[in-house]
Amino acid sequence: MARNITPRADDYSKWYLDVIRAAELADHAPVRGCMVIRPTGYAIWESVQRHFDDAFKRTGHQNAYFPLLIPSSFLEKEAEHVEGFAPECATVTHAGGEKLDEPLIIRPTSETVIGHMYGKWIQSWRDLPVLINQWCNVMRWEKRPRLFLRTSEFLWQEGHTAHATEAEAREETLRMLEVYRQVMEDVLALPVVVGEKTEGERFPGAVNTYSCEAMMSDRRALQAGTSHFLGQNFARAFEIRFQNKDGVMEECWTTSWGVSTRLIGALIMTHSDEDGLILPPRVAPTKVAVIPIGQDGDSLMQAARSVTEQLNSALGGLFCELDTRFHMRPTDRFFYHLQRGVPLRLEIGERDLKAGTVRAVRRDNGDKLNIESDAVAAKVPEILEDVQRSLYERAKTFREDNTFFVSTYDGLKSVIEENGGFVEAFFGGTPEDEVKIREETGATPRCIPLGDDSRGRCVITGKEGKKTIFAKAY
RNA sequence: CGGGGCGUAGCGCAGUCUGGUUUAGCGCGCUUGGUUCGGGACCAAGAGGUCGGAGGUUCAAAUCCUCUCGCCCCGACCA
Repeated sequence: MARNITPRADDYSKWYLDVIRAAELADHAPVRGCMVIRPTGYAIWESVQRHFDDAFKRTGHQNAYFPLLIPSSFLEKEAEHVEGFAPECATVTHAGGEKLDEPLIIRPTSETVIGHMYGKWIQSWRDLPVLINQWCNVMRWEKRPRLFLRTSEFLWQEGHTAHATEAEAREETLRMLEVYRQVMEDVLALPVVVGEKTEGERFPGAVNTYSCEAMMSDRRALQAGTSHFLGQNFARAFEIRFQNKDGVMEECWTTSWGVSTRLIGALIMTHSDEDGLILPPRVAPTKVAVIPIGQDGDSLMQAARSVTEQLNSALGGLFCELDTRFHMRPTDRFFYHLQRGVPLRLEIGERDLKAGTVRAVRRDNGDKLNIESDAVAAKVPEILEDVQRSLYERAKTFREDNTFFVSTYDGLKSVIEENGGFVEAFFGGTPEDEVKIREETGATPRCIPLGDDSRGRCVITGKEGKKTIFAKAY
């Protein structure tokens, strides 16, 4: 099975995408650039959703829903926004058998409709802040789709908040960036660099854009999530105003932030190996696969069921799957779960029944150990935590080993060309300089890391610049 | 939209240059039977294709010619 999926040494990304298909996570849809997410893949997304959603609720946000179709005039109200998104919008021109008076845009993001509604909802300082999140699909007709990383239609979460003061909105922008960092690192085991985007990479209509940048196992960067401080740009365009305590009208300060199904791509491209996916336990829909081996008999099944129930109770959910497909050979069942990234496999056979143990095999490193049957509920969660930690450490070490500091443009060029990875350099140039770097090296500025205020000689202009990470990106 | 490449069984491909020896093959998968069974099997027998589509050349076309349709990769764009 897997042997048929031959990695192409010169094209890691293609290889991982093949691994995904083998793991039955997703397929290309009949519509250009869209994807069909199969049950196994969707379960991962649901799990990702749950963790983020919990974090949003903890930080005081509520979920709501806004329309899929946006009047095209809405988009035009914010100059930079329309300029940035118009080229990638899909438009509905006909409905009900007639041509529409005004074309409708299939939302590429919802700042405009939500801004429109906020304009109606917000009147007083007492109405603020408004902290709303929406889980939905959006469509961006990109020139070049890629399964999970850049599909035309994708599932995401977009948070939109409105505040009375600039300070509050700025705080919210950074708070959500930090929420993203935490969930990505603690749950998805994706080490990320958080930082601010350079002018050329900023969200259309934003004053500041921040992002979480992850390094994939082919050393390319992946923007895993963004948080934008929108200033009063959208408030101005959509008349989101409130009367302050002194009775004076003011414009709101707004933010927006999002993560998407791209994160599944990030999981795959960070933690996979040649056998397929490896899921960090905290995000894995199935954390443990219990596989009874031998004859489908009462004593065997009783033991297997008992272990499964104990674990589900210990793990606080239906995270343990009992695989009773006796028509498949044990080895085939092992591989089935291994390929799909299940973090831990428990085997129960005649030997184990006699010894009163079960055999546990880790997905991340293949380690095997026997666990006393009555210690399973205590021991397995510990092992899972260890898998979680070591996946994170492995990815982080890999990123550190592939991060280099350079003080000259030639240095930047040669590192990108010869090794790839993250290149730290001082940069203080313009968007035109960013274009030049991209054209000459293939790398783009990923972000200016937060918490690093060092300044130095810009590798392009020679003037003072900020520490900036460059990389080839997806 | 530029530059490459490809459409042959569910998936991956060979065959196309040099038409006929192909009732169109191969690997994986699938079905049935048997032997296996603790890291991804083996033997045997099967099912499955009007070779992307439409014209044309020829005694004969997956193979040559014309026209079409679709897809993939690289680039510009981007979560």
